[in-house]
Order: sequence, then C-alpha cells, then structure tokens
Amino acid sequence: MVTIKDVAKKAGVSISTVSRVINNSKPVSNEIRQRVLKVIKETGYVPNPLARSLVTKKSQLIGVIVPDISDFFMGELLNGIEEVGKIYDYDILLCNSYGEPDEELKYINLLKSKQVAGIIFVSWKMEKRHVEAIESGNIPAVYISKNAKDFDIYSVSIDNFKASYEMTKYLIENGHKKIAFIKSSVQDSIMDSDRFKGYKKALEENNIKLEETLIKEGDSTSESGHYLMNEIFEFKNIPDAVFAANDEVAVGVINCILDNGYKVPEDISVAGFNDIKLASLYRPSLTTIKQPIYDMGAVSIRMIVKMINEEEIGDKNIYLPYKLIERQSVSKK
Amino acid sequence: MVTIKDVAKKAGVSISTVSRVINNSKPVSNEIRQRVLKVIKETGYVPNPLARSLVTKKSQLIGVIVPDISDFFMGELLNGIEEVGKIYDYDILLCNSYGEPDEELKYINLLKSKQVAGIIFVSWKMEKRHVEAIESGNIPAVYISKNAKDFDIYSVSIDNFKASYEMTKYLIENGHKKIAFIKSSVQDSIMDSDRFKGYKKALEENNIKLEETLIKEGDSTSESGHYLMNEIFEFKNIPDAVFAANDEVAVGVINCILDNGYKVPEDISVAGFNDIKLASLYRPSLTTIKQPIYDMGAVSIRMIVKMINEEEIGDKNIYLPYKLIERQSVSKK
DNA sequence: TTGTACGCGTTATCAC
DNA sequence: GTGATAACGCGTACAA
Repeated sequence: MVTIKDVAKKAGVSISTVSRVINNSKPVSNEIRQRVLKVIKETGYVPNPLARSLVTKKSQLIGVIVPDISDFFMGELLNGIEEVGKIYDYDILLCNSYGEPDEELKYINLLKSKQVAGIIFVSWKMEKRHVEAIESGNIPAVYISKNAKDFDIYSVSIDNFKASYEMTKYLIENGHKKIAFIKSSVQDSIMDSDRFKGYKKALEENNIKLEETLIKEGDSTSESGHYLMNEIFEFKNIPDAVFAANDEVAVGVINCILDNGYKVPEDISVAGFNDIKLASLYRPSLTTIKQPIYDMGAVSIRMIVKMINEEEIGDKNIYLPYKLIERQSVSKK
Repeated sequence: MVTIKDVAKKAGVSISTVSRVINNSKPVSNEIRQRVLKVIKETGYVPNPLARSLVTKKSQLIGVIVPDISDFFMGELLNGIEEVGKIYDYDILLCNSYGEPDEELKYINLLKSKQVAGIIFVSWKMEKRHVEAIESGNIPAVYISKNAKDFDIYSVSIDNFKASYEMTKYLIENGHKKIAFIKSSVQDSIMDSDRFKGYKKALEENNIKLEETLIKEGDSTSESGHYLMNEIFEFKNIPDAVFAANDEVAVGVINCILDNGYKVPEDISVAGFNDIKLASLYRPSLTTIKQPIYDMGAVSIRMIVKMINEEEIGDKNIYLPYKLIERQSVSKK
C-alpha cells in the first residue's frame, strides 16, 4: 500500500506538502502541486481513512441503526440514506438491532467508539436511555421513530395524526361506517396514539361510536394482521372497512378476509399505511398513506451533514408531506 | 474519551500491560490483571478501533456491496450477514452499487482503503476487473453473483440449472405444454443461461419445442415482468404457463395477466424464483423455487471469518439446497 | 512478568 | 510557501 511518505519521497517534497495538496488546507505553489498530483496519479495513492480519522477524530462513516433490515420500509429508507450520503462522501455502517432496546444501546456505544460522524437511529420505540447515550456523545444524530417527538431531539417523520384522520375520514366519506382499526403494539407509543387519535377524531366528528371489538393490536407483520383479523371474524361483528397500522399488516388482513370467503373491497375495504413497494404490487392494490420513505432517509442524512458542517438547520422536528393514495382495496361511493 | 494511557496511569502500570490484558496476548500476573480490569470497568474504557486497525492493519468491518438495498432479496441476505457477523464481532459497511459496474469498482477500492477485514460482493453480473481488483488486495472475499462460477473465487449459490430444470419439469407434469420463459437480461450471464438451460433441457426431454415468441428478457423488476407479459399477449400466442426469472418479475407477470382479464392459475399458471417474502404474501401465492437467502448471507460471512482465521474451508463454490415450493399460482393436474 | 520505545499513516503546529 | 516534528491511540519487538 502506497502511503503519503512514498508520494513525498517520489515527488521530492515533504509529507506536509503532500498533505496540503490533497486537503487544500494551505497554499502550495502551482509547480509543486502539479508535481505531487502527478505522483499521486502514477502511484494510485489513496489517503488512509483510518489514520486520518485517528487524528481528526472524525470519520466519513454514518452509523445507521435499524430494527429490521429485511423490513420493506427499511430498504427504501436505507436507499435514501445511502444515495445522499454518497454525495457528501459518507459511508454507511449498518446495524440491525432487531428492535431490542439492549441491542440498540450496544450499537449506540459501538458507533461512538468507532467515531462515526453521525448516527441515524431508527427505532420502533425509543427510550430515554437511548437518547441519553447518543446525546452524551456529542455526536450529530437524527431519529426516526414513532415517539421521537417525546424528546428534544432532531427527528424526521410525517404528521401521523392528520394522516390517520384523513384516511378515516376518507373511508367514512365513501360509505363505510363500521371501521376496524389495527395498530401495532410494539408501537404502543405516542405515534400509534397519534394514528389512533386521528382515527378517533374522525369517528367522533361523524358521530360514529368506537367499538372495542373492532380495535386490535399486534406487531407489524402480515402474520399479525392475519391473526387479528381472524379474531375479529370470530366475534361475528364484521366491519365494512379495516384501517391497518401498516401495509404489511394490511396485506395480512386482506389475505385473512379472502381466506374467509369475503371479497376485497366488495365486502370489506382495507386501508394501509406507508405505501411500501408491496402496496402497489399486491392485488387488490392497497389504498394507503404514502410516506415519503426515501425522502425521510435522504432528509435525515442531509440534516446530519448540516450538523457536521455546522450549517443552519431549521426546525428540530421535520414533518414531511404525506399523501393518501387511492387504489383498489377500498370501495368508493 | 478515556484512552489506554489513562487506564495505565490509573492502574499504575504501563500501557503495554493494559494492552496485554485486553488482548490476552501475553501472560500478565493475576494481581495486575485484576487491577487493570477493575480500572477498565470503572472508567468505561473502550479500545479505539481506529487506532487498533491502523497498527494491526485489520478492522472488524466487513464490506458488503449490493446492487440494490431495497430489493427484497438483499434485505434477507443482509439479515443473514449481519446476524452471523455479529456473532464474530464484525460490523457491516454497506455499499449500494445500483448494479453499475463502475460504482462497484469504486466501492471495491474504497473498501480496500478502509482496510475492511473482508468483502462480500453481490452483483447482478461480475466482470473480470472486479475480481482482479478484489483479489489483488489479498483480502478475503466471497461472491454472490449469477456468474461467479466463471471465476476461480469463493462463492455461494444454488444449483440454478437443476432448480430450473425441476420447476419446468413440474410445470410439464402438471399438464402445461406452452411454457413461456422470462429471464432478466442484466443477468445475460452464465447463470441465467443455467436457468435457461434447465428450462430447455426439461422441454427437450418431453419433446416440447422451444418457441422463440415465448422467450423474453428484461430486467428484474415487476414493471419489467408486466411489460414483457404484455408483449407476449400482443403476439396472440398465449402460453398456459409462465416461468419467471424471479418473484418480483413473476408478480408483474401475474398482474399483467389479471389486467388482461385472464385468471391465475385457472387460465395461465405462473412460477417464480427465489421465494422472497412477497411470494407467500401475494395472492395467488407464488409457486416458486426457494433459495435459502438468509443462509446464503450467513454462509458467506462465515466463510470470510474462516478465511480471516485461516481455518479450513471445503469447496470454493458452495451450493446450498433449494426447494420447489408449491403454492397457488400454478394449477395442478 | 513487566516496561520502554518505536511505528502505523495522517493532520496540525510550529519554525523557517 | 515549505519542512520538521509532535500528536492521535494502540500493538509489539526488545530490554530489563
């Protein structure tokens, strides 16, 4: 491996000079600059990021902690993070926490010891100790989590309350009165409450009373959706629409409805949340709330970069626009 | 940040001694060991991985280059890599190449300069220059690619020829004679040939002649599947079954068939390849070849670790077992 | 068994 | 504008 020393020697200058040309840190006479550049090209010299980080105390690594890599949501999010990160020359150190708080904490400390330039923390549900661990490191961080707004931190999300309210209203306006709501309990947090609150408000405004037997909660998998929908069927209190906490759950719900001999959306309508790739692929295609997942990733890392460069950031909590996507899974009036 | 020096001073020993206890590299008297350990605990000292890598020339980082993070396949693969990596204390440096050869090459060099302990290179289609770039670095590497076996390298895959042969045979045995085949051209490589060859052999054995108008190729997205299936429809030479290069394509194919007013599998059967999560979620659920994606990731990183530790590895090319999964998208006799 | 001193490849602080 | 040289935090021959 060719080092700065080799380049210096071959160019007949000191390593300081070489350092200056590669970093543009101080003026160097044009003649020497060209000579050094030439040698660099010839030798194929690449600065050692490790040595560099060791002295500057900064790496070009952004640590990203996610609860589940194979979750459709994370893939798109990571895409956004990666793509924008590349623009600013940052690489991604990926950590899969399996949504376990202890793992999350372990990774936070690991990332700190690796002196990452920033952390993007994606979590189903954050705890105080996580925030404290990150913030104490004095390292730029952005949070993507259902309950991020409980803390005084930088976060990226959408307005879940409003989105949920709109979707519920949409269902009602299209003639649905008996609307089941399925939330994911791993997210028995503010944000789920937000979505639930939006649902509740829409019902209230339309004088529809909440039915306990139509409110279910499980985790955020399709299996869970299938299971919970079955419970609803067993109760014989059949809804004419189901609003699921996320698209995977929604698909599980639809499959269950189909398995029970009903049709979607003719007999029962189903709405999802997130608009992951699956939502448009699945048939019937899912009416859902489109979260700008890719953008959320992109914005997160952009914020980190700004923090690193000490640029001005507006609000600590960024709310991105969402959109109600009408597809086939909800029948229209 | 507390360093090895601080620990040494506080414990009243030299830094070498501290280094020895944390690395177990040389004998240290029990008394001193305990004292050092105690100080480490008290101070919460964590060795700086950067400084460590700088001197040992080895990091605890495994670089993973994938062509598309949001691809369902990659998510599951990364899961396997991450989980096993964690066991051996390796972290994942994630690179998204977008399947572009130049990007791939750039990342390979980046990873080398970061002195990663190993590289897992996932690619739609590898070129000689990629292999050369990696192998010249003398760094452990495992390849997951359609055409990995063209090179003398470590790779993990399944026997695509046999799998494809079996699926085609299965279709034929269930009464299908006009079987379309859709490959993904980004993979116009050996492996696709392998799958294509398997398809061809099965047809030959059953005296079915190959029909050019039923062979299509595009990329590996559902959009591509939809588009190609449309082309087949336009040709008015309707098949009674379609064998798609992968599940996403298969879903696109089915959606197209549905859009054209046909039923799956009653009118046309569709088989996929890979068995990603989507395959069982989608309705009709996909009959497909189950690749052990998670295991492929797990095995890959396990191989890397073995290479790092200079343990014995058996074959250079690992073939994992696959399985034909019967679901709803193919009608049975 | 323990400590000293050097080197890993860079950047940064001085002098010149 | 340029060049020594001290750091960064750690591992490890070499001495003791």
